[in-house]
Amino acid sequence: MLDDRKLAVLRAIVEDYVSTNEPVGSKSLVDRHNLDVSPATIRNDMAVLEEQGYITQPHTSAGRVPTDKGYRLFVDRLSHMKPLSSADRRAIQTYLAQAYGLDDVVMRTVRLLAQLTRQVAVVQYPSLTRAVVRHIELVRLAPEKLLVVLITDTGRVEQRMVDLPERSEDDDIAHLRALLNASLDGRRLTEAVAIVAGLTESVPPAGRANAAAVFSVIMANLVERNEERIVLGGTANLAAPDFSQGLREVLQALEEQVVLMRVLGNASDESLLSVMIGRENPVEGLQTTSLVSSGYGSGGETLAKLAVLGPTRMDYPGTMGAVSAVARYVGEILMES
Amino acid sequence: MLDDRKLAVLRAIVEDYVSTNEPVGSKSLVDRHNLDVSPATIRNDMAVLEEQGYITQPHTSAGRVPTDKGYRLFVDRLSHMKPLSSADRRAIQTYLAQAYGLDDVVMRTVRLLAQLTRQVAVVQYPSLTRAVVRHIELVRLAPEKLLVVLITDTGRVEQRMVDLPERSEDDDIAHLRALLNASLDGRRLTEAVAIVAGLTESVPPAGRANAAAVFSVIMANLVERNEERIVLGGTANLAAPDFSQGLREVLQALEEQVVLMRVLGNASDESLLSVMIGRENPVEGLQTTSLVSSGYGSGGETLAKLAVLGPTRMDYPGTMGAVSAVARYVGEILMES
DNA sequence: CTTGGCACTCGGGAAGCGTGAGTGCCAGGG
DNA sequence: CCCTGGCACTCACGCTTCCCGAGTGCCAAG
Repeated sequence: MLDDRKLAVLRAIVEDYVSTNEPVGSKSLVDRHNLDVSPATIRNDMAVLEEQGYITQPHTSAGRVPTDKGYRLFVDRLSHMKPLSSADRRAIQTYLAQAYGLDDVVMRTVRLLAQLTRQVAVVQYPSLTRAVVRHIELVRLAPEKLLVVLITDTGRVEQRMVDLPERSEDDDIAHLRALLNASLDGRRLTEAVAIVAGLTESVPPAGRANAAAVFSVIMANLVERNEERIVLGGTANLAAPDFSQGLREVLQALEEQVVLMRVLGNASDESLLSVMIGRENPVEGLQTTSLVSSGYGSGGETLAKLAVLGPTRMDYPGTMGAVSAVARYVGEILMES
Repeated sequence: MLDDRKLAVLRAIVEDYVSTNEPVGSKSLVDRHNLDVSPATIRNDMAVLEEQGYITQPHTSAGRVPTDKGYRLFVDRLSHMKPLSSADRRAIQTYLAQAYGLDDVVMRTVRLLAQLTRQVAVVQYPSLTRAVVRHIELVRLAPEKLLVVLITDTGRVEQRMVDLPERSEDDDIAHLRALLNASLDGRRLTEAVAIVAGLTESVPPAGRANAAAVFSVIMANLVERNEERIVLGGTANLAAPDFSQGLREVLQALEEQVVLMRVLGNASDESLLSVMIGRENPVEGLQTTSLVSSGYGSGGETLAKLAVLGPTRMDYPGTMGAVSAVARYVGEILMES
């Protein structure tokens, strides 16, 4: 249905439009790429491409512009991820290697992505659901006030204050601590919820009220905290005149962490690099943008996702290369630490 | 030098310009405000005001626009903070009261400020410097890996992983924990630094290497962490056509937390409400904006600052009212918890 | 000091014009 | 059947021109 040349034409149109930001016409196409046919031929091809919905003209007698569908085809079949220069790679590695602590890793990752792509970077904190409990610490701050600290193997630390229903002694707390650690150490958070739920019975009736309070906090922390945090960077790149259009909507969508989470969730299954183009995005405010996302994680597991958001008219091969490289290196760093 | 009527004229100009976003002329001034003099008189006054640098005309034969100096006078002498409606107050209180934990308080505060003022909200996390150490917990994750958790009376929890130079036993760590808590509990963080520095000697030589590692991490956390975190909200309000001008610069400046910190630091001394107008701002990218800031804190102490950033052409009385009210309520919430 | 009158200025919108890039279609040639 | 050159057609965009009206400064009189 679309012969090789028509595909080549589409590819050329996307490339030119991305680099010039102006509708591209038949003549300039033949000039810039060495398709050895005449402009007229190209025009015929373009007519077909337009009929099929891959390109469109902003107004009669202007050049053509790719549609979302056009970009989609381009991404799927006409382009390959462009690997980063080795200089870039080294820079990424050393910059990430200097990170100290999970927060720092995430922050550096965001900066890297934003800088490499000159677009908006989105990084999700590693998810807890696959993480494993490494330690639980209870700190008695006052007879009726307790601090619960939960540490996972991903280096994440969650803490929460608990008001106890009854006065407590150091010994009670020590017992509770021992019980919790014995039961939970090395377990996945998902399993841990079930375990904690069944734990109340192993507590002597005397301390049961306090224990229940602690348990419920722990469970809340484990489950509810699945709504993870997201970090943004490079927002300033939105101001590039590229898409002043809909800027407000985009900024608004970006501020809604919940919305962003959902989008990322929809985006790619697991660790594959995935691209969401324009109207493919379920969030209205983001339908003028494209999102290149990838999972990342340590070992074989995908802990969370990161992404780059830019105008539909974006350098897909380059962005994909950057996202994929950064995802890989972050994974490595996480594994080491 | 400036009689009452001239001041009234300046006030009127500011008010009109803020609400219409168009240069204001002599005629419309007399119409909208009931100054019972003729336009010609106003023109004379305006000429004087312009000569003194309080207003300016974008081009000949356009109305006048306030200068930074004009806004400054307006804020200092011509306007009063406009208190919030009691409905707004109640809304703030209930919304903040639902907050759970420091993070949540800060997040809600940011949202409130952004929504109330329809501008960009900036909230600094409560500073540690005045806080008091409540507890230090050491968690032994592995023979050579330790987690240090520092808890302050403001409910803040700082944690950090430490790689120990030597293998450790549970007992060693317990001793260290006891020592630290005995020395630091109830001390201000600022004092604590000095104390920890002198603590190495009280450790038996055997464990000294490990202790030193822990101490240095604690000190680093206390001192260095003075560079606090900042949370932003309402960035989408920047897209309001008001000041598309310099948007990029503003976004850029906002992303640089360090820069923002410095600005907030310069801004107000202590808990007073303070306003920084246009070029008064040391950061170049923010010289088209004004910043209304206030300290907030629990008890008598100022723990940190919060602010609202908007175009120079902003509703100062309203913004000041909102900032001041939110600051007060956040303080109260912090005190309770 | 205020006021009405008056001439002047000039930004900005409306209208008109020309240009050129780009198109679709067609008829002829490999 | 597909490619090609030719040709007439279409518009967005940039340019000028023009006009209008809001707003000004100045001045002389009250």
